Amino acid sequence: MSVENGHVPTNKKKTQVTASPERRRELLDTAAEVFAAQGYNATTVRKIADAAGMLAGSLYYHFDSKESMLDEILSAFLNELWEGYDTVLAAGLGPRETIEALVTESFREIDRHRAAVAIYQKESRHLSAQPRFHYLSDSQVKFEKAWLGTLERGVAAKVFRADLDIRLTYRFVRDTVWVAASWYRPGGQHSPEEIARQYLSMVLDGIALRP
Amino acid sequence: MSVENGHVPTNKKKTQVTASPERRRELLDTAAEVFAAQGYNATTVRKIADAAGMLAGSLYYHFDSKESMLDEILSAFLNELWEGYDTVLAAGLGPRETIEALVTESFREIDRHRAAVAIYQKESRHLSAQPRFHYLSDSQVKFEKAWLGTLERGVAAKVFRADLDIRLTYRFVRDTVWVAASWYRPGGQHSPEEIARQYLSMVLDGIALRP
Amino acid sequence: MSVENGHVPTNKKKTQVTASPERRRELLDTAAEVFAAQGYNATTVRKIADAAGMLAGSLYYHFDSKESMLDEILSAFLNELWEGYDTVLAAGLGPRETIEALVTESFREIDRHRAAVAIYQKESRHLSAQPRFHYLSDSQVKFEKAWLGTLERGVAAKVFRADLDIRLTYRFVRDTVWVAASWYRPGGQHSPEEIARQYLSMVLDGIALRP
Amino acid sequence: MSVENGHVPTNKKKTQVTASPERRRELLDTAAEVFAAQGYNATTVRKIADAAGMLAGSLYYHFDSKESMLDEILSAFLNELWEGYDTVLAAGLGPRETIEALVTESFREIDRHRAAVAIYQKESRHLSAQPRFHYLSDSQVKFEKAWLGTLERGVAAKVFRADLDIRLTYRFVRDTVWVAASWYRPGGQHSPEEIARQYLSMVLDGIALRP
DNA sequence: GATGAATGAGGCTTCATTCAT
DNA sequence: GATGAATGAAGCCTCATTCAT
Repeated sequence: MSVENGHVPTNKKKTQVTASPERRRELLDTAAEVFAAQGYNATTVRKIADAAGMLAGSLYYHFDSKESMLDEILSAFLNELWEGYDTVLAAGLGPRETIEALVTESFREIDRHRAAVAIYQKESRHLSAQPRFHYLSDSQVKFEKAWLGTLERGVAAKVFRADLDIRLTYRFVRDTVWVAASWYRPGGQHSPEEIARQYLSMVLDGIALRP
Repeated sequence: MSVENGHVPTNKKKTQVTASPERRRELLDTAAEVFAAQGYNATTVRKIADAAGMLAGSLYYHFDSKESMLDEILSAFLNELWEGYDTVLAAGLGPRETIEALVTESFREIDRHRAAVAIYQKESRHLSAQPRFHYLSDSQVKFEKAWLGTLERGVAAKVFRADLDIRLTYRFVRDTVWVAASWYRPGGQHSPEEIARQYLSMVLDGIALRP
Repeated sequence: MSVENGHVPTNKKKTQVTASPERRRELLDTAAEVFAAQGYNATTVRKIADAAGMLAGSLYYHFDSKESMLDEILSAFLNELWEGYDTVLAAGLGPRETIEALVTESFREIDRHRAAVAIYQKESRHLSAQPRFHYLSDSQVKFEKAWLGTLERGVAAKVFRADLDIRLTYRFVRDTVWVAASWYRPGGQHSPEEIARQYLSMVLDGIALRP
Repeated sequence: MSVENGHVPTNKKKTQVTASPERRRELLDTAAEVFAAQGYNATTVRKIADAAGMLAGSLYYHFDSKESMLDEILSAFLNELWEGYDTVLAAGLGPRETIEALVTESFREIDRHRAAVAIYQKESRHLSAQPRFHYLSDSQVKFEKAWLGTLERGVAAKVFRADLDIRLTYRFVRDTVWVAASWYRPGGQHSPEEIARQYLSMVLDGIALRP
């Protein structure tokens, strides 16, 4: 299954992408953690370097700029996310099963890329204004198409309620899932699958007890 | 009903709190809009001044600092919010009616203080680390107590489902409501009350069609 | 006795010098006090206004600028000082009596213009670089001429010791007197004349007990 | 002889105290020169940087702030001063010899730290109000104790005159010495020891010729 | 691969000053 | 005479980035 819009961050200048990719990954993970905790703008390159046990200037051996670290973090996350989503969407499931699979896949992503997701939540809106981050908007559009489409199929198939504003429902489901990144801690009580199950139960059947 | 923990931002130095509170309000509204759109850290004082039609330095006739603007914006919002919440909580309603009233009140708050709510969502976590913004944590705690308590009452009264993790449910309901601030535009299609109604319908009864 | 180089600060612009001179004096005294306490540069116009019970802008009804306040304060002091000094120097006293009279006159000045003297001590050096304050250098030169001349006369007349570097002696006597402004508080234990007497006794006869 | 209250300026944040202390010293010397010439407040960070041949921001690689430069300059001076003073005071000399040794030591200090002494003279009073510079007051107190004590010992031992106000005498001697920093230029006509000798001669025996 | 030192742009803030009311 | 509000220049400081070693 090929990822249609797999985004590869542009590496305009000289930087040794050659040098050990594991080190890059480590550094990016560190950076993501700090970005998520303090916000991208509030994070200084020095803080990242501190967390990585090196000096600020040394990061520039590995990366072009602070922005390109952010870029790589977000791209990597979105690429993985779409790999999962595309698989689900191509599987030809019914609307309810599709929603269930997407939600489960989402919580798995949150589990794997918590920091990236948190960053995405906080920064994506004002980043998408910059050309370099247009792919965020693209992803957003594709995302909306997938979810809205599935919901509409579901309404048509009388699987989902017809009396609700469909865009409101979309936002409801979407937000409901992704905000979880703001409090989720990997290795906690519940597995991503278990959380997904409970979320789905709430979203689909509500929290009120049926008579 | 008096607000127990009404927070008044400290005004350490000189600035005229006396003179024309309308101007202050205007400026704070402008600032809030910019903070919400671009993020607090990414917002330069110059941008606020531009939006207000004055020079950056002129803001300091009205406010101590950029931070104190943020402080006032958040305090004002939280004070109003708690005025509403406290009224609801003191009304002696049943758990389901309490949840309904709180959600409705929340959407009204979002309608009135959209920018402040958006800022709160984005910045509250890392702000609460600073002593000046400890009241954010305090509010958070009080908030959790109110919602969790109501949910527990509801479970005990067999109004809400007992088979769900209660904290998960709390987060679900809480986030579901507040993220709305990120896309809500006052004066749009639906009134806050209408949005509240639909949200409640989804949260309480789910989006799946009942057989 | 006319003061040869009586300095009148230039009042370049519009300011109402007309309006009650007592108010001006009051304000200048207030300003001098603050300048002396905090240093000219560290003194903001606002601090002066606070001390005077008005708003910063209001001072500009009375004065051209912060600098012109300083100018008036220093000129007024120097004019009075030279009125006294010139009288002494014109009296045709012997060298020792001249020194005694100058020292006494100096302590009287310190008593009357403590703040101005303190300002003069601290700021005079770097102020004299500016054209506007050249009269400070002029005064300095005239001052040195008067004292050095008297000392030389005294050495020639075998009233003062001949074995000392005369410039060192000049600085010794001069500083000895004027630094007093840094700790002198009017209305204290000793009258200016009493302090002058003791200083003179030390300067002339030393602090060691004679055999 | 260990210095009891050796003051080490607090270095709250990050700045490399580790790396090349020579560079720091160079820069501090430059800064001290500018502070002394123009006054601390009138000295902009840019002026210091200009004098050091770098850009203003670059100073912050070496120092936390303009204030911390001042702090280090004054601490370094006071520490050295007290090293010398403590040695003298511990030597068990008679009162006259102690005064002579202290004065000589002081002129040596002025010779070595002219700029620091000049800064100290001008700024110490209003600096000591700030907590960070409390050690200036502490030093002042210790200083007064040393000098006043010695003078009192001398009066008791009939080495110094008994007919003078002792505090006045203290201020006389103290100021007499330290103001010298305002005109002293290292490498001039007289060595510090020679100046000390002449000053002592004046202070002890007066400038009047004995019959 | 990393360090130490510096650059330069830009951010927040202060403050003398102006001016309409 | 004084106030309230604003201006504009300048000051201190931070930070992403560069580069010689």
